[in-house]
Amino acid sequence: MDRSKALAALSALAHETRLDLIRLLTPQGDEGMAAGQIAETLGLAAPRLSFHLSALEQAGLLRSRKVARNVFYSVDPSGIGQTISYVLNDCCRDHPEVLAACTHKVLASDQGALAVSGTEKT
Amino acid sequence: MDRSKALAALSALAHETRLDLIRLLTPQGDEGMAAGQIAETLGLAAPRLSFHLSALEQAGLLRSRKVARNVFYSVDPSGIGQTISYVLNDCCRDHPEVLAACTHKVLASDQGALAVSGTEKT
DNA sequence: TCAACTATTCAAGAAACCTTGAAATGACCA
DNA sequence: TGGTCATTTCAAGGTTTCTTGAATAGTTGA
Repeated sequence: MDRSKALAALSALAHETRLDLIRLLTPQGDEGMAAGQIAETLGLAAPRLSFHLSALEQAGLLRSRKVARNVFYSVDPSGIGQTISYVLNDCCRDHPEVLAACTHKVLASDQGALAVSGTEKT
Repeated sequence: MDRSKALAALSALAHETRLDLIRLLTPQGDEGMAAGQIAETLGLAAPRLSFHLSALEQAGLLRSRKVARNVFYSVDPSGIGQTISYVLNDCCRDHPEVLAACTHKVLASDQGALAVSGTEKT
C-alpha cells in the first residue's frame, strides 16, 4: 500500500459515522448489508449515508454489489489490514514499543517479540 | 481508549505532514528531536510545524519536553498502539480476516492464528 | 407503461481545517 | 539590560469536508 492510499484510508476512518459503518458491517462478513437497512439501523438520512459509504468504498475499505434494487455493502478486510500495516510497518518502521503497545490480541512477531494480551494499557 | 480519543488520533494521523512527523520521530525514541531540527529536516515553516506538532500532541501521539530554549518532541508509542488496537479490536471486533490482513510482522494471536509475514497482499 | 421502491447525485450553506506572515513569548548570553 | 534565538500564538484567507432537501436514475412488478 502506498502513501496516498494509506492517507485516503486514514482520512476515511477518521469520522464518527464512518467508524460506525465499519463497526456495523464487519460482523456481517462478505454478505454485508443493504444500504436501506444500514440507514435504518444507524438512523441516517439516505444522502448522508450514501456520501459516507462512497467515501469508504473509494478508500478501499468497503466493497459493494447490487442485488435486485438493493446495494449491499461489506467491509474489505484487506483494505483495513493494509492500512494498519502501513501505519505500523512503514510509518512507524516496526518500532518495537509501538508494536508492543498494540495490546489485546494483536502482537509483534518481529525479533521474536512475545504476545501481549489482555486489557489495554493506560 | 474511548471512541472520541481514537477519533482524534485517527484524524491526527490522516494528514501527510503529520505522517511525515511520526515517521521522522519514531526512530528517535524517547529522546526525540528539537522543533527547529524537525523544521529544517522536513523543510517546514515554523508556524506550520508548530500547528501539526500540537495537533499530534493533543491527540496523544506525541510528547514534548523543554530543554533550554528547545522543545523536544518524541512519539508516544502507547498512543499509536492504542489507536491501532481500537480500530482492530473495538471497531472491527477482532474480525479474523481483518487481523489476518495485517500482514508483514503484525499478526493475530486470537484463536491461535499463526504469523503472517513477508510482503504485503494486493 | 406506470407506479413504487432503492439508492445516488446535485446544489447550497455551514463548519472545520490548513497555510502564511506578522507579532508575541520565553530563555539564554554578552 | 538589551539582543538574539527557538518556538508559539494570532489573524486572515483559501480550501476542503459535511449535512440537508430536492431532484434524478435505475429496477421491479402490476
